[in-house]
Amino acid sequence: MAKIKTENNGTKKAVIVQHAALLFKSKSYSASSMRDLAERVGVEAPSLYNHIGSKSELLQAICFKVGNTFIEQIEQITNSEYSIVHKIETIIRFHISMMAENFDEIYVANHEWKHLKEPYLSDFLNIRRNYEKSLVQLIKTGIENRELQPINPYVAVLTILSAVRGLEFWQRNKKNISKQELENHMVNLLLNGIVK
Amino acid sequence: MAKIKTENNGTKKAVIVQHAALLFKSKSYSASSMRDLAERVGVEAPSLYNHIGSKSELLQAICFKVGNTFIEQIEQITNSEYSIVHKIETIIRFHISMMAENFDEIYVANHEWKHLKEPYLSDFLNIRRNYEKSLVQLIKTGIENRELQPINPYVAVLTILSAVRGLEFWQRNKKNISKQELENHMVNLLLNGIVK
DNA sequence: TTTAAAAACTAATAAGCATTAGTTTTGTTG
DNA sequence: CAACAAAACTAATGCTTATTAGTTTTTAAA
Repeated sequence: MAKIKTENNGTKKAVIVQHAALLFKSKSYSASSMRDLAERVGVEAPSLYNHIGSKSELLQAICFKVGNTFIEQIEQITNSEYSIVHKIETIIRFHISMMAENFDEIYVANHEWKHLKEPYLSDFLNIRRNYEKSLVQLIKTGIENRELQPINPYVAVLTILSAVRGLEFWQRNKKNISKQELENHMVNLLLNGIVK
Repeated sequence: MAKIKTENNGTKKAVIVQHAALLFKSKSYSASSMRDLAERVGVEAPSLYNHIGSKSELLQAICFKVGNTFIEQIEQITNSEYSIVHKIETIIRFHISMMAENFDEIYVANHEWKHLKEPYLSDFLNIRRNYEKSLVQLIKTGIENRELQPINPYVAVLTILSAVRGLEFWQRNKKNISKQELENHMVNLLLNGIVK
């Protein structure tokens, strides 16, 4: 009876994936049921299978959409002509923007990738490893350039990525501080530290 | 038949909780079954209930053990006489130590607290909020002291806590860098930034 | 208005879940 | 060694799960 609403843009599968991201974020992948998802979409559970292959396919769609977006962006940045400091700044700002605009999907990719099945699990981890490697390389270049202090590049990448990932906690208190303020403060903090 | 091994110290419940932490970490709380846990412990599933009340009680035990440990420590630090910078440094080092020595439980507390039932969920979130507040207060004092730059205390706390939480990724590559090195680099990076 | 495809439905399957009840074995104490 | 408690066991309960099969309704094209 009830037809899946495909608002102007996008396929019905895309609508389901969007709902799945929100559901998986709030209840975790394993605790989310297809019945629950169906209810949010507005159909009976078996009807979903006219549009998707399986529950785990939904998780795949979410994780790889996020992964590919970040890979594309870092390639673009890497090939640009800006200074290393500016590149790092741009990357941090991109993470914050993504966190603000695609929170559900990023949250799920960050928290639920463990439930991917092979070979998707390995593929996803590879994407992430490559992203980290690109960042490490960027930092190394910055140190050779003397733009950056002689820090440990691995620790720097770990810290930067953790800091932006931690923005999921900012989401819960958006009122406290605006995106613009947050961006500026976090960039400044990571680049310059907190000590006088 | 098989008796739960209680190695010298601790109750049988403690043994179960320890196994539960490892299991919940690797498969997530919802995807972990009592059958699975029982197998790791070496008994049949119903036998577990001679020692524990329920599955969710295990999660509670893990989350509050972690929460209380951190609350105790920050109270101790706060009441000490060191400089703010030294206090922050000590807190960062404590997080890294805990991450190294109680990884399973911290990981579960960080990732699976969502599945706590009321009123435990609210209690846990309160503990966390209080911990954050203590840290914010510490940073504020440091700024007034002129020990710290006039940064946004909220963003600073978000960044520091995210950075140490991100050490879960270090766990996966322990060989890359020793705990001691990591501590020194991360403390330096958070305090002094990465730019020359 | 007929026809064909898309997408909804109901009903059913087989498996897995946490937990309880009742019973038997094990370990300990007198 | 007898008695009691602790802790294991087996069997069962009632529920939820993802997914499939088969059928009916809806939508779009001719």
